[in-house]
Amino acid sequence: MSTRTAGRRRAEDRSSHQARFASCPTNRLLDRIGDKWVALLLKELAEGPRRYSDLARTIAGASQKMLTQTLRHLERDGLVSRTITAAVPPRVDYALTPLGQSLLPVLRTVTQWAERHIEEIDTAHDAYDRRLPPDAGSPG
Amino acid sequence: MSTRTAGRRRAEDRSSHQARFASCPTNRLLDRIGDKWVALLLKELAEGPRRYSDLARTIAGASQKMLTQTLRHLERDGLVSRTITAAVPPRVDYALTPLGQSLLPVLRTVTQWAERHIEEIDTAHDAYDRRLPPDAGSPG
DNA sequence: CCGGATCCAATGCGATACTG
DNA sequence: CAGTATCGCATTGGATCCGG
Repeated sequence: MSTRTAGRRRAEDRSSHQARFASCPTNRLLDRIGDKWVALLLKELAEGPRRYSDLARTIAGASQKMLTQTLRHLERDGLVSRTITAAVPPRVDYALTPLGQSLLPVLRTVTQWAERHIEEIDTAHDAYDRRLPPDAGSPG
Repeated sequence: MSTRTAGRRRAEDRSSHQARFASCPTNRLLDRIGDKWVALLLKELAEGPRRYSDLARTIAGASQKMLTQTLRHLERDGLVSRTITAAVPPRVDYALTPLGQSLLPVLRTVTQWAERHIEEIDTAHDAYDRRLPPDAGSPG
């Protein structure tokens, strides 16, 4: 005779789990490096410090907004440093911090796995998609 | 005197980069494991096959929709297998494929880095946030 | 040259209802 | 038990304009 429906109770469960979820280091990290431009940005900065305009050219796919926003997040996480040279014209250099550099091997691990197994994934996609339309197959 | 503005040209640059971005194995993988529930799901399946309802209980934070959707994505990627036992009551078991298992070490790498450096990140957050309100400091 | 502010479209995700 | 379908809200990402 609970006044809470199963759905309601489930929602309460969820809200309590959300906090744990958000505070899980792994999820926090994945949330960051899952950001659309983070991997590319780190990869570029891995080769050395870059000016903002350099990054804008190299990561040409990103809008100014996303570039700046992503850099801010990374800076806030202590992964990149931002150095302002107050001059005319203004100049801002970004570089990996030691913490950011320590993340590079992790990214390389991800990249290696991805490159080594991407074909298997594509094959799996192919197989999965082929058997989905049930009106075409089912040959006797 | 091009008829295209700089912004327009930039947009064209971007669209051509989008394809390369989307087809980059690393980004594809990050896009997948960056999905909100993928890490938790793989972690749970790492310990052995699980029924749908088991997963729903363990990953209590996820809605049915997200659970199913995420499992479908993982299945399509060939990372998990889905086994239907046509009986009453219906029963569906999910398990990691060999491909999925090969991904576990990668996830462990991510997790280890995250857990080892999460404090540095928190410290960085703290420092970053503390110096943002510029109206308080600047002591002479 | 660097980036903040704002408006807008696309998508992600959750709640709910319904099916086999 | 194990989904599928639809709706609505919140977030994400992009275009553009404006300021230091």
